[in-house]
Order: sequence, then structure tokens, then C-alpha cells
Amino acid sequence: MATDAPARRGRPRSEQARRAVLASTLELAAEEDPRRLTMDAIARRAGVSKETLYRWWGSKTEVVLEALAERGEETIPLPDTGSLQGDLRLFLQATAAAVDSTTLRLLRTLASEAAADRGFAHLVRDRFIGHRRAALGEVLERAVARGELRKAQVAIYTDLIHGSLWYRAIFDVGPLDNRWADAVAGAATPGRHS
Amino acid sequence: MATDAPARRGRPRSEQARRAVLASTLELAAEEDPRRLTMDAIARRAGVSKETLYRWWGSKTEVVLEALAERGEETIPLPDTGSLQGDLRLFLQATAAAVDSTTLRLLRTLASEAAADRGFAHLVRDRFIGHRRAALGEVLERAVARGELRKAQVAIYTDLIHGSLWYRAIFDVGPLDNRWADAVAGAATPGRHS
Amino acid sequence: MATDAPARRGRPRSEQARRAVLASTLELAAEEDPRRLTMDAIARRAGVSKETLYRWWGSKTEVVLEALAERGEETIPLPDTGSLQGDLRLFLQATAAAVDSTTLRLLRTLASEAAADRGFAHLVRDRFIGHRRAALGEVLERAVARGELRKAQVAIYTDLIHGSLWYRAIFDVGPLDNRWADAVAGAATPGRHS
Amino acid sequence: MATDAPARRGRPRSEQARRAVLASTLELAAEEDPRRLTMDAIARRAGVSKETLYRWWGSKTEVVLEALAERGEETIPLPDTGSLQGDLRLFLQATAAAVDSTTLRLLRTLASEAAADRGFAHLVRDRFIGHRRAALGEVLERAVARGELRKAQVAIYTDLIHGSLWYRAIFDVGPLDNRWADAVAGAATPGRHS
DNA sequence: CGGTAAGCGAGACGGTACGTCTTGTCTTATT
DNA sequence: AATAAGACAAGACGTACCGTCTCGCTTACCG
Repeated sequence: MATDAPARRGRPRSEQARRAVLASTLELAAEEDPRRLTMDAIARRAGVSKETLYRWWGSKTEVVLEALAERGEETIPLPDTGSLQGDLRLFLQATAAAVDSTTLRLLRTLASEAAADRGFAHLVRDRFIGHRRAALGEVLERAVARGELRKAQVAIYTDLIHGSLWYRAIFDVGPLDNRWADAVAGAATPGRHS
Repeated sequence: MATDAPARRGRPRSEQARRAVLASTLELAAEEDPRRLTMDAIARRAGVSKETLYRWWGSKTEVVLEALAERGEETIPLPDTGSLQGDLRLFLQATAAAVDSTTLRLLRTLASEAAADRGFAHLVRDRFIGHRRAALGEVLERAVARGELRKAQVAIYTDLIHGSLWYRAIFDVGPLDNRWADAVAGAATPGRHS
Repeated sequence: MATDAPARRGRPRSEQARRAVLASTLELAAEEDPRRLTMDAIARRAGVSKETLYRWWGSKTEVVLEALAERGEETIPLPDTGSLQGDLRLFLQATAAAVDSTTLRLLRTLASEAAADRGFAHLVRDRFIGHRRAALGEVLERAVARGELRKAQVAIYTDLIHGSLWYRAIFDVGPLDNRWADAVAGAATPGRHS
Repeated sequence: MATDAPARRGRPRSEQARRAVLASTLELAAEEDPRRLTMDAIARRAGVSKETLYRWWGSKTEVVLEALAERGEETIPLPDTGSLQGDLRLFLQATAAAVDSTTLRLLRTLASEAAADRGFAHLVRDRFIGHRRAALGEVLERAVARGELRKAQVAIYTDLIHGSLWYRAIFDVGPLDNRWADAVAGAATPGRHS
């Protein structure tokens, strides 16, 4: 049996430092003024040197990305109500519940950097958004299996739904609450193909 | 009749400087790296002192916003094909055509700033996005009049569609082309209320 | 008969503005923090536009120069005690009395600019220092007439005495008081040529 | 025995940066226009960031002062001719020779800053001028020992002589050459106490 | 079990933008 | 023509954050 950890030499990475960094990031993100979320501040609060920060994360946004992923692990349970609209509603309600104000700020930090940097945008897309797309994708695939949706429509539905989420997060067009979840679930459900 | 020019004392504000600032801002916003859009850079390129910049605009945010407003509406013509899907397709195709790579970069710059600054987000939402929402709104209202859509759904459809646009622009999830326009138009069309 | 005032056209220079400027300058100089003595502050306090300021005085230091000259008009009376040392002592005591803290600050402003700008240094030397040198010169010339001093020594004695004054003013080497006046008067008196 | 190297943590201060800063400061101070001696200019020329500058020196003042101290004493040799006048003449001739145009500009820069800033004036007085005063003081003390001068007169003679030097340097009243040295030596020599 | 290689904290560094300030010039309308 | 009002270009100020770079110390593994 192969040990998947390749037996590195030297001192191993400090798990404590890692956790302290992610925790500090979440704390700072919860503290209203996003300009306070600086690398210096994260390092200071985590009791970690900037060198350590940059050794493991290439930029502030990567830290945020991982902090968010960590918190996002509490995966939203995939519902199965038998109908696309029902599944969507539950899924989106759970999503809305998970996006508290701290998360919202973190999402905005990600969006801000992603919009400014193509490379980082792709990173977020592939590493973070991918997970969420996959989850939503499962809900939609089930609808395809039930004949409620055409296979080719899965991608665009995913775009529309996630788009709405980010759109609201970035521009404060409206809250991400149950009413939003219901409305999206309702709108994103195609009519009967009579 | 009131004299609308109140006969101000002192040297009048330089219209040339104002225009140079706004033009430089748009240029910089449309360039590759949005992080180059700094007050210093705007002043430098416009041949204007920072003092003048800060005299008239309190922050980068305000400059960008006014530059944007100045750019005008280059209004997308509202199509009338008789069906929501047809109207939407044409509208979105025109939108896709209007979003060239320069505009795309501008949108990303906006999104980046908005995501980082609530105040700016709201300004963009109210002053810039508002116009686009209104245009799309008209298309949707007509569908309401035709009985294709319920009045209550207009808002969420607008969110979904614009959300998709920004989502793609920011995260490079996919291109904003005719295929996108068609797919969105298809997905966003509810079934008949038979 | 020629009118020696050449009958200028247009509005004559405002004597009131001139006085207000010089008064404001003295006021500001008296107010401790020398960094507050700015052209803007002078103009504001004098109720005069900066344009007027720069029309009549080329720089802050010229204003100071004139403010100082104005105050200096209250010429120090030339004493005549019959001896160089006596005359010097009275003259320097009067000088010390005239140099209050406000005047001191003004002198330092002059010195600072003069040290930084050759042109201005010469201006101060010729316009302001000249007067003071002349006054002291008279005292010394009388000593020459009395045979207490050789003609060729007048210049260097003037240098030594004024040098001491500026030296103390600039570097706070010691106060400009009666003790200083007496010491200088004593030291600057050559011994008997027995 | 105490370990004099306290084994500091972190990256040690860059001696190269320090030297570059001090060298650039002296260069700039000796150039034509002392107003070019700005923190920005020092940083630029030294290839050092402003942050580093402000980390180690709180103000321009402190940089200049340290640069000056670094320049060392290039001590003027104390002559011993047996008479005050002879000693003074040689000392002042050496001084005049040492004050080339570069040094002159440096002195003016110092004077300009000192005249504008009490704190700096006192620093210059205590740390820089002090050395020169001490050297001259020795010459004068020897005259006291020989009975040519009274002890109480040493201070005022020092003031007079140095005052003359700065006075000429600042206001261009006359050159600092051998004629000046001879004249000052002649004037500053009291008559015999017959 | 001692060597060694990586991780780590501390913190200095070059770079760059920030927003404010002062200087000296310029442009109006008013006097 | 002189004025007040006040906009303007230029550029220094001191602060902040970024991402990089040394240091000396610590920790685990590996021979």
C-alpha cells in the first residue's frame, strides 16, 4: 500500500498556523470594514509571520478562498422532493441560509479579486465555484432524468442561478433569502412541454 | 425668467480638465489590469493635478461613476417579435454584440470596485445597472401584457438574466455570444400557462 | 511743472490691502508655529486674494521682508556717549530690546529663505541688512573719527557684530539680551594702541 | 563578559541602505538648490523606499544630521604660534580653506533648515556646531592661559567669529578667504592689558 | 542519536498608492 | 488697472499595504 503523503523531510507544516490564519480571516471578514482585511492584519491576528502566509497562500484572496471552502465543507444536503422546483427551492433555501453576512463579505472579496485578475478568476471558478456548480448540477441532472429538463439546458440553468446569487451579493440588488430562493426556483422551472 | 448662470466669481471650473479626467478614467478602466486604475494614474494621464481630482471627486469611485454616466446609453434597440423568447433572443444578441472586450474589461473593473465597496455597489446599481434593467424590464413587461409572464416574475427574471451576464464576465464561465443569448432566452421562457 | 506721480490709469493699489497683509504676517509670525505662516493663511487673514499677494510680493519671504522693514522703521536712536564701547553698548541694547520673539521668528524666516536662495539672500542683504549695517556703521565711523578704530576695520567689525546676532537668532546659541549687548560691546572694542 | 551582539530576530537592518541614504543626503545638500533636499528625493536617489526612510529617521532633519555626523570631523589642526592673533589667523585660514563651495552649500542647507525648525537648530547647535566651537575654544583657552584674553570672553569671541562665518555664508556679505581670516583675527584680538 | 532540511516568527526592504498640503499661476467678474 | 474669489499644475508630505527577503530558532525525519 502506498503512503500518499510522500514522506517529506524537515519540519512539517504547522496545522495550527493554518487554522489560525483561516480563523483570523473569517474574523476580520466579519468585522464590517473590508479594507481591514489585509494580509498584515491576518498575519498579526493569527500570530503568524507574513512569510508563512505567503508560503502557503499566494495572495489574500487565496486565503479567503480556502477559508470559505473550509466553512463550505458543511455541504448543503441535496434534497429529493421528486420535482425540480421542489428540489431547487430546498437547495436554494439552504444556500440562502448558509450565506450569512460574513460569508457575503468573503464572497465579495473573492468577486472583487476575480474581476480584477483573470488568473484568479479561473482559480475561483475551478476550485470554488466548481463545487457549488457540481452540487446544483446534481439537482438538475435528476430533473433531466425525470424528463423535466433537457440535458443541454443544465449548464445555462446553473449559470442563471449562480449568476443571480453573485449578482445580488455584489450589487445588493436584493437579499439572498427564502423569497429569493422561491422566486428563483419558480422562474428556473421550465413550463410543461405539452 | 431666471438667469440660470449665477455669475460665479473666480476662475471657472475647467471643462477640459473634467473631460480629460473622465476620458482617462474610461481608458484605464478598459485596459488589461484594473488595478492600474488609480487616482495617480488618472491624474497623470489626464494631465491634471491630484488636487483638482480630489477637489471635484471625493474618491476613485465617484470618478468612475461619472465617467460611466458620461459614456452615455448607447441604447440597445428594443425588439418586438411578438413573443418573449423572440424578443429576449434579439435583445440578448444585441447585448452580447455590444459587450466587446473593452466593455467587458470595463464591466469587470466596475464589478471589482463594487464588490469591494458597498457605497459604490449601490451607486452602480442605481445609476448604471438601473438603465439596463429598465430596458430588459420593458421587454418583460410586454410579455406580461401578452400573458406570457406573471407581473411578479419580472424582477427575478431580470436578476437571473443580468446575473448570468455578470457571472460570465467576472468568472469567465463562458463567452457572452449568440449561443449564450439563445440559451438564456430559451431557459428564461416559462412554459405556456395552458 | 511735472507731476512726479506719473498719473497711472486704472484702480490704484489698495493701501489698505498692503497694510492688512503686513499686519497679518506679523500676527501669524507671532503665533508660535512657523509652519502656519503660509501665503494662503496670510491672504485669508488679510482678506486679500492670493493674486494681490503675488502681484506685489514675489514670495512669502518678500512679504516678511517688508513686514520687518515696516516695523524696523522705528529706528533705533544713535547714541553718542563719546566712546565706541559706550555707543556700542547702548546701540546693541536697543537692538536687543527691539528683537522680541515675533521679530525673531521673522528674522529666522528671512534667514531660512536667504540660505536657500542666493537671489533672495542678496535681496535681504541689500534691502534689509543694509539699513542695519548703515546704522551700526555710523557708530563705528564716529569711533574712527575719534581714532578708536581704523577705517579698514569698520567692515569686519560690522560683520562680527551682525554675525553674532544672526548666529544666535538661527541656532539659539544664546539670548539676545543686555548681557549679550554688553559682551559684544566689550569684545568688539579694540585695545589701546599704546 | 556581556555578549554585545544581542542576537536580534528578523532581517537585520540594511547597512547598505543606511549608507546610501546618508550619501544621497549629503549629495543633495551640497547641490545648488537646497529645496531639492526632500525626503522623496533622498529615497529616490538612494534607491530606498520612503517607508525605510521613515522607519529609521523620523524626519528630514534627522537624516541630515546623521549624514553630517557620518561625514566626520576632518579636524582642522590647531596651530600654536605663541600669540592669539597668530593662532587665530592660521586657524581661520585653515577654516576658510576647508569651506569649499560644496561645503558652503551644505552649510547653507543646514542654516536654512535650522532657521525654519527650532528642534533642528538645537540639534545642529549641540551636535555639529559644538565640535567647531570646541576647536576654536581651544585656541582661545590657550590665549587665556597666556593672559591675552579673559576667561569670560571666550564664549562671546566664539560667537563673534562663528557668527561672522555663518553670516557671510548665508547672506553673501563677503567671501570666506584669507583676507577674511586675517581681518577677523586682527579684529578679534583685544589690546594688551597694559 | 545526531545531522539536516524544511517550517516558522520576526521584521526590514523596495515599490506604489493614498489623500492632504502649499506654492505660484491663471482666469473670471467686480470695482 | 487692481481686486476677490477661487480653480489649477506641480510636487512633497507622511502612512499604509503588498509581496519579497533575510535572519535565528524550532521541529521532525533519516541515516
